[in-house]
Amino acid sequence: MVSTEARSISNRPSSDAIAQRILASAKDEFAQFGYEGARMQRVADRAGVPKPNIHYHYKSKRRLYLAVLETTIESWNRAFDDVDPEANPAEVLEAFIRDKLSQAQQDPAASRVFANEMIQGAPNLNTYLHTDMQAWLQTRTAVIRQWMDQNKMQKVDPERLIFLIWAATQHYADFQVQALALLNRAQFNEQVATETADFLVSFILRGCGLSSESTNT
Amino acid sequence: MVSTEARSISNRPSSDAIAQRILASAKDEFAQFGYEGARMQRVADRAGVPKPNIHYHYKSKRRLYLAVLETTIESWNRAFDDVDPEANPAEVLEAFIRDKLSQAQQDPAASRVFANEMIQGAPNLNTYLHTDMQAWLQTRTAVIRQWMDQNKMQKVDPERLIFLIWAATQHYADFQVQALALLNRAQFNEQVATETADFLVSFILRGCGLSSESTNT
DNA sequence: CACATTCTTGACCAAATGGTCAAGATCATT
DNA sequence: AATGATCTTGACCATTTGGTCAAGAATGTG
Repeated sequence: MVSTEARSISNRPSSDAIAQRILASAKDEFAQFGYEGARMQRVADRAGVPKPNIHYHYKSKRRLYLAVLETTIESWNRAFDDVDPEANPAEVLEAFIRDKLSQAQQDPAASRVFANEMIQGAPNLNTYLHTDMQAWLQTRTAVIRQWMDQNKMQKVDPERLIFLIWAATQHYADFQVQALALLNRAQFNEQVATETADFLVSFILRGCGLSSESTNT
Repeated sequence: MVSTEARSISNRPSSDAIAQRILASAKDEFAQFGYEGARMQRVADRAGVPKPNIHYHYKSKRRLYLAVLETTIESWNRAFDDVDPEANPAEVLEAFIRDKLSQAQQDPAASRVFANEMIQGAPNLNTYLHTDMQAWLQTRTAVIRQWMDQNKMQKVDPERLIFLIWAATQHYADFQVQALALLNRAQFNEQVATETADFLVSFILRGCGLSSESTNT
């Protein structure tokens, strides 16, 4: 991995690369401790740079946090984004659930940053919730309502269906320690993720009246 | 409301009452900001007492937090506690879901304190997760397995079923701002709670193969 | 090579933090 | 009322916090 421009003879990582490393460290720090609990010094240590370097790339703790939030939101909307109303509801929902869970496994920090922000009352995302996110949700629920109108699936509250899928998948990121402890597993690896995804898909599809088979383990 | 012993002529609240008020304020503070983000001064302000008074009743911030965690855990295990294996699975699960959601509505702070502790990696509840909570879970999953063996319900992973119920109900406490924003509601009142409970009950029971009716809104 | 620009960093600072302490207020008991 | 125990609180402290600054190192460009 090289920097933006091919740099000739240097050992120092590019400025961009350092900014990226700081952002990644900040994500982990904010994910674990929330905004107020996060410590700039720890972010610096995680990133392996002196603290003042952070303030060169990000004006303040708050700006750094907002930058983290932004990247989190970005990776948020990727899923369930291109839905064809003519497509099979079961397939679309299954893809959505698996994608969400995959995100939770591969980047639990993102999920936790978001969770912290919500628990705290969304002081920085209130506008987002009432604009972009609501708009996003409405396009999805519109499709779901269409499916229900066409009797392609059980009639359920579409908003709350999405909430349930969010909650059930993000649970494995936010409450990972709890899930692992209670499942007697050491880590949230591919196997656990697959078992979980299979459970969620079959359970939720059944809840939507979309189960192909009737009995499953 | 009077203190432990009938106090004759005083305006000062009993020591116990103040300790309680501090604990309640601390719960709100820790719920919102997590352990590291919580500020003793804010706890004092919320409780309406000078800061040193907190340290008279609770030795340190950590002890105060542990006290909060304890009361949270206490109110946690109340639900789903007396399950009769001969009882109707649908009724038991419905009661569990409604109870959990009622808790989330009436005491969201408790849910958020727990969520923060989990997100943070359960540094103070790791033992609890591997002992008491696991034991609690096992007795419930045992009953569920029995129901499945008797073909009283769909065969699903019992642990993950419990997780899903936890996640789906606590979601409305931890992500209350998000849910309210996206549902276009001002507050999580009785009506929203009922609608949500009805959705969750019918959806989850259907997922468990326990739906009485086939079509519902 | 010169030289301005970008980037890094050790030393530092004002403010905030968890916590202390001793003086005072209130209480229960005699 | 006297007294010892319990409880409250204003003033204070050592440490940590987010943030600054100026000196220096690396880099791109003429």
